[in-house]
Amino acid sequence: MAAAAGVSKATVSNVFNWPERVRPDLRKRVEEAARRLGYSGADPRGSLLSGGKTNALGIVPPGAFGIGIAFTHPYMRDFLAGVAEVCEAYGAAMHLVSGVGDKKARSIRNALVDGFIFNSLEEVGLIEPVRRRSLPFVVMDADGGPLINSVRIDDRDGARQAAQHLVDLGHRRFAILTVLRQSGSPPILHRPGGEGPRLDVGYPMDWERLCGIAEVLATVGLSINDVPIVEVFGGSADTTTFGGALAGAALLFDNAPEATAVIALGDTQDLAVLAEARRRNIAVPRDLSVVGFDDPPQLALADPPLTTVAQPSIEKGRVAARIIFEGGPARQVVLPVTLMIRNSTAPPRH
Amino acid sequence: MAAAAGVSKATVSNVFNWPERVRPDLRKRVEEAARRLGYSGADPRGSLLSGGKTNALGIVPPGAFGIGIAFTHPYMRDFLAGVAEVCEAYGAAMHLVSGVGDKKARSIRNALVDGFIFNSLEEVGLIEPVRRRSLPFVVMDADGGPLINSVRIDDRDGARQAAQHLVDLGHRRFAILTVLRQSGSPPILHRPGGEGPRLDVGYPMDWERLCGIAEVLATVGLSINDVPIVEVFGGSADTTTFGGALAGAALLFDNAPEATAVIALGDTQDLAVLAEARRRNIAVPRDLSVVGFDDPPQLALADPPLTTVAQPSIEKGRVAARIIFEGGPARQVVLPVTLMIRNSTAPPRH
DNA sequence: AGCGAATTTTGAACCGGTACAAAGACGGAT
DNA sequence: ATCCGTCTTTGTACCGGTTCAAAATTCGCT
Repeated sequence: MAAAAGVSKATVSNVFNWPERVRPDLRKRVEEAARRLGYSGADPRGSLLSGGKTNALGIVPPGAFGIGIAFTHPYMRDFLAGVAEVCEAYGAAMHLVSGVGDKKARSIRNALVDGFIFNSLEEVGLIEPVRRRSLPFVVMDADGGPLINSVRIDDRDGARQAAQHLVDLGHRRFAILTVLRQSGSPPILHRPGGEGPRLDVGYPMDWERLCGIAEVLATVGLSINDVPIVEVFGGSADTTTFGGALAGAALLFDNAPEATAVIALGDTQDLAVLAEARRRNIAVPRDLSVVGFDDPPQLALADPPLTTVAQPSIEKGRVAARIIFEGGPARQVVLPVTLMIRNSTAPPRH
Repeated sequence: MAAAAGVSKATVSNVFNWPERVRPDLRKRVEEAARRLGYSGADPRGSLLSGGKTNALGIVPPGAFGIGIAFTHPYMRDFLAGVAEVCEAYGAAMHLVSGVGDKKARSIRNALVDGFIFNSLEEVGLIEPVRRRSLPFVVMDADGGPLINSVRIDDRDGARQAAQHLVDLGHRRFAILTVLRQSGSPPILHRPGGEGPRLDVGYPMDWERLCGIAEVLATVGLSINDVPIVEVFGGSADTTTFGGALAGAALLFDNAPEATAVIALGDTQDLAVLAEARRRNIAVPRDLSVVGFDDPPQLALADPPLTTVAQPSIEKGRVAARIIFEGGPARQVVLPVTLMIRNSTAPPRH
């Protein structure tokens, strides 16, 4: 290109980047040559190497999931819609990293992006290469300490609100369906008073939620150790993995027949409870109150509409993306949650 | 890095790319130096410049839309889930291009990808730079001729099936709600027999659909020129743009009170017809049959469940992505559609 | 030990730009 | 006409790899 126009490549670069530095006639000549050759600006690979930005934000799907979850899971869709909004504003593309396990690590190492959003603080190995490329990154739903950007919700407060709502309605016999963050595993039942893992189960996020419940129960003289808990892998309500959640709900019903209220700590889990209750002719909320966590659109459309702890999924996406684009010192953002009281909760029958 | 290990950079490159070419002891030495320096493989920017792949597939949202539509519009979600599946298999990332208008063009020019999927054959200007970078690309829902990869559905056949279904049920008085592919414009009414644009309205895709209907109508002695048609911008049923679709439906009802069957050529348009019918106490399907186009999940859940022409959205995504990854000569793929007969159609009342 | 063949390692070119200092051109003042 | 300051243009050094032919080393044999 430079040769074709009979000028140096520095001049070509100037014509496209600082046109005002080039005398009009020369500029015109270069522009004409460009048109003739069908050259319409720098090859991004070259500019990139000499210090340019990629104008892309890398997104790493949560845990063991591949890229497909971005379009299938309701929470991810909302979250990514928030990210998209901010990317749009900054003129940046969204780069969704594919692969699971080793392949995911490789994809992250080779991703041509200006920063990353990790959807969970998984293998630290994934983050190391990113840090070494000195790319900024944010971790979602985890606290990586003061040196790491993170965005999460007030899980403990959300659980507290949910439990308080049920306690206020008069409930005293609870059951909990929580999240097993491991695809393919069968549900795990924790019997009241049993040994085995209790509060130290699962991810920090679930632990916070259980703590919140425990706090409220304590105020009315109950111990969470007397509450039956089932852990079950959630997946998406659209897919076949819903069967797993249903099995978890069934296990819970079998082992906690006396419960008047179920708290489901995941958005698939709550729908499973509702479905399983219907199958067993348990009327919600007359015979059983159900509170969910997360608030994808379908919960409001469920039958009955679910009382649930809504998290600001879209806002989480916006905040995370802004952290990357705005730069600056590491931030830890905790966003508030809201209890959406709908029709799946009522006072217990006497 | 090369210097730190006391070897040439060519050797470092070999250690990471063809380890078997390097004698074990030297290899070990390099690997140790790498570990010490925290070097875990080539910087992707460098490899890219010297002929490497980006391992990313660029996706350009349709027409005037930004990147957000990828997560909000039901059709796009399905489509992209299909793309994601194939990307995952090839270990490639999905690179969603942001921006509208000029910004979109710039984003495309600078996108670090190995190929593109265009979601509509819009401004040819967008495609030119891509072709000049000699990147492969596919155009969705359009026929760009034998030299351009394209994937679309058999729109004409779909419309034919829908119309035939209604004709078989005994309908003879139709109304059509079609797609105005221009955000923000008010609905346009085409009165029966009126002058002004008829079949030459809208996008080629809509034209095909109208042709399909016309063909079937002709077999029972009707002309599509006697059918009232409203064009209206669709948007997504989730968003405020739904109001526009509703206005279009209202316009149609006002001007085609005698119709016993409405064919809606878009997935937002059909829901709007249903909503507007309910508002006017028109019972579907008793007083009015409605057939839709496209088949996002919510149509099956609509009240009543909509009879609709389902297109294989996910498969479209898979096919498009495969075309890019597999390479080879340009292909034009036309996928079949299926009429899903549900409960929004019935014989006309006498 | 000496020699040719096979294997390893490396120098140099190239990928396509950007940035900056130095060189060149130009205009005005003396 | 000469000199100087200003504005343009360009040479050159990176950016971080890959590749390939040539140089260097090793090895097996005689």
